[in-house]
Amino acid sequence: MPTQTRFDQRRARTRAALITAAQKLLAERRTNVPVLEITQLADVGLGSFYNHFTDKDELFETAVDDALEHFGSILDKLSDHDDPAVVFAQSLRLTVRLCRSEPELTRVLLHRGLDITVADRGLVPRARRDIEAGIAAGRFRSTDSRIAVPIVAGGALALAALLDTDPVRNAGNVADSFAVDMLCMLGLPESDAVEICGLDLPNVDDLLTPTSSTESPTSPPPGPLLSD
Amino acid sequence: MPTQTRFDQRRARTRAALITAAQKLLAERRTNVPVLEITQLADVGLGSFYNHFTDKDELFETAVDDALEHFGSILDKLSDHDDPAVVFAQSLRLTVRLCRSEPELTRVLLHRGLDITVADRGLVPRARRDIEAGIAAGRFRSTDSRIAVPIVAGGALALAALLDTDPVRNAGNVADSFAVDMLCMLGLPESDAVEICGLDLPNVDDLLTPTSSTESPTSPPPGPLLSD
DNA sequence: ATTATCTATAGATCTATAGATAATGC
DNA sequence: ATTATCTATAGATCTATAGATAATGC
Repeated sequence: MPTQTRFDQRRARTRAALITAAQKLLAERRTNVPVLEITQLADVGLGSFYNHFTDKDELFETAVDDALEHFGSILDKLSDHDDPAVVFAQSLRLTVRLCRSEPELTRVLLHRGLDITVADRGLVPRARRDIEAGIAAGRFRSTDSRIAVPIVAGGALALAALLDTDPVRNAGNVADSFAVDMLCMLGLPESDAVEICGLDLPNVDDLLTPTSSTESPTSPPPGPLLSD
Repeated sequence: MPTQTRFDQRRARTRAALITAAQKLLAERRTNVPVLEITQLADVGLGSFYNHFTDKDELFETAVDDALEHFGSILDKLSDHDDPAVVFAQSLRLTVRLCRSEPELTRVLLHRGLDITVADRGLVPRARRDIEAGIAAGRFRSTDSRIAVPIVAGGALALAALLDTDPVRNAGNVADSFAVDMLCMLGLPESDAVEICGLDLPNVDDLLTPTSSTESPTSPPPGPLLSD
């Protein structure tokens, strides 16, 4: 751990408060607010904002990147498997389930919208890896991953938006049905797809609160979605 | 044709100029501009803005609706066919091709982003109709259209964004590959899907400049994307 | 006479900084 | 002594309207 003076800690706390406030506003789609409102929500002085960011765009961009990073770190905790179809399906099933367990994180990512389909973190690189591995192994039909990956990402986004709109629909059902559809798209017989998407999935909540060695075991103070 | 006084015509011209200007700005993702800049781009007085819209949000919303309506009217010109798979594939292939022939229209629709996956105009209602018809006819596997439709719409959006980002990629190839993937998702054998997506498609440009009886045969003045 | 548009601007709002205050380092 | 934060505010920017001007109707 790099030596962190109290100055650094104080700076980090203020910065984190600003990012958290920005994420709250992003989740409500209210980005066109005065800087003063952001700093009041973060409970810091107006001037502090300009100590950390040059303008609102920079803050909101940072806030979305932070959320994307956090989302990627959750996916990274999924266990691997020999069959790329299983790994791929796991990612999709977990991602869509996250819309319910982490609605604010989801809304922040939704704000980035379609740009996220070309992100180098999160679902996209995993989907590309799994699809290409599946094609190479002859498990998937030979299709263009440069087209299949955006379809997967765009579909996941659209379903996330749907779940956000309709709070009664069961996320697990949507997630599994989505994964079946995507496996069929990649050439698996429907029966195989249904079987794979019925396999056990790690408990979502366990992936959200990891007791990793780098993190404090006590409940951490409210901070931005990305743990520092 | 309802009697339109010169007053009405003048009003309509000013309104159309404002909508066209808003669409230009939307295509550049510059919605956070002063009202004065919009009216200057539209070449009307600042005060005229408030004769037609109460605020910028209302204008931009109208501008996107206008573009969506125009997009829907293009799709409506596609010929029908007995096989829902063919009709469905035609819609997808045309939609993605439009990204090249109508880039500004595409960018305006992209601005609405994922909300468009629940729109009641454009690709979504057509996709729902075709998918449900295909399932009913036993042509598609029995899947949940409430999930398949957002996947289709989200995938189309993601590919539109991709084509917008990468101006060298061939839209026809992307479009046909997308349609093949979606037909496979719906349970068609790959060979059938490839055959359907190789069928003749009406010329895109013919659909864009229809010599319908309701429109003036002379080249119309620059107006918003939706002809009035 | 009526309606729409245009010009000028009062007042509201927001940004970004200067200078004061508080916290930490040594 | 140094660094970060906070408070107060000057100046820039924007909104929305009032009143003047131009176009059309009858």
